[in-house]
Formats: sequence, structure tokens, C-alpha cells
Amino acid sequence: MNDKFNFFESVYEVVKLIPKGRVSSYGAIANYLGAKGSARMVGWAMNAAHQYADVPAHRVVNRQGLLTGKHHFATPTAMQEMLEQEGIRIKDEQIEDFDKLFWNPAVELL
DNA sequence: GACATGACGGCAG
DNA sequence: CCTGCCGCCATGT
Repeated sequence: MNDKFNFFESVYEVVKLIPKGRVSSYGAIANYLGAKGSARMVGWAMNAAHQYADVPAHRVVNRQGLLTGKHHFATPTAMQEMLEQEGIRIKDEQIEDFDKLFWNPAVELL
């Protein structure tokens, strides 16, 4: 079987574990999976995650708390809208209180 | 088979 | 403090 699928599955599993109203970052997930430094691969996984309705990719942003991947959603505003529905405030593509809303799997799942 | 790109992150200058 | 470059893994051309 494709070992890479296991990695993707792990990413999805972690992303699915992100609590509502919380967000995570690519680097944090990559770090948790042991692929620290390969944040890009997580982003790639998110791209594939688009076909999985169970994967809240909108809760995953970059380390800056910036909705860099919103352009990959159905609409450029879909990501922000969904986050706002969960009570997350976004200012110009940037999540406010990102430091407080940040959900670190390496810590929360410790 | 090699080159270029990408939803990122860290380090150097 | 801000800007720029390199590194990571995989995919597409």
C-alpha cells in the first residue's frame, strides 16, 4: 500500500481532532507527525483533504494565523466565513487572538 | 529523467 | 526590524 497515504491519513486525523473554535498550523501538525520542517507537505495533504468532508481544512492556517489557503476553497471567503461561524474573529485574512486559539497537537494530544 | 512550483517555516543578512 | 534565501516532500509538466 502507499505509505504516503498513511501520512495523509495522520494529517486528516489530527485536523479532524481540532476542536471547534480552535485553529492549528501546518508546522505544528508536521511537527507532531514527526515531519517537522515539512510544513509544505501538510499543505499538500490539505489540498487532497478537500475531497474529505470530515477534514476541517479551514481550521488549518499558517504559523502567522493567516488564511493563506482560503483561495483553495469553493470561494475565497468560505474559509473566513466558516471560521467566523465558529466564533473566530478574523481581521483582514488574519485570525485575531491566534495565539489563544492556536491548537497545538503536540501539546493538546500529549 | 529533470525542472519548476506549492495551502510553510526557519535562518541569515 | 525587515527582506531574502534555502530547505522539506510530493506532484505536475
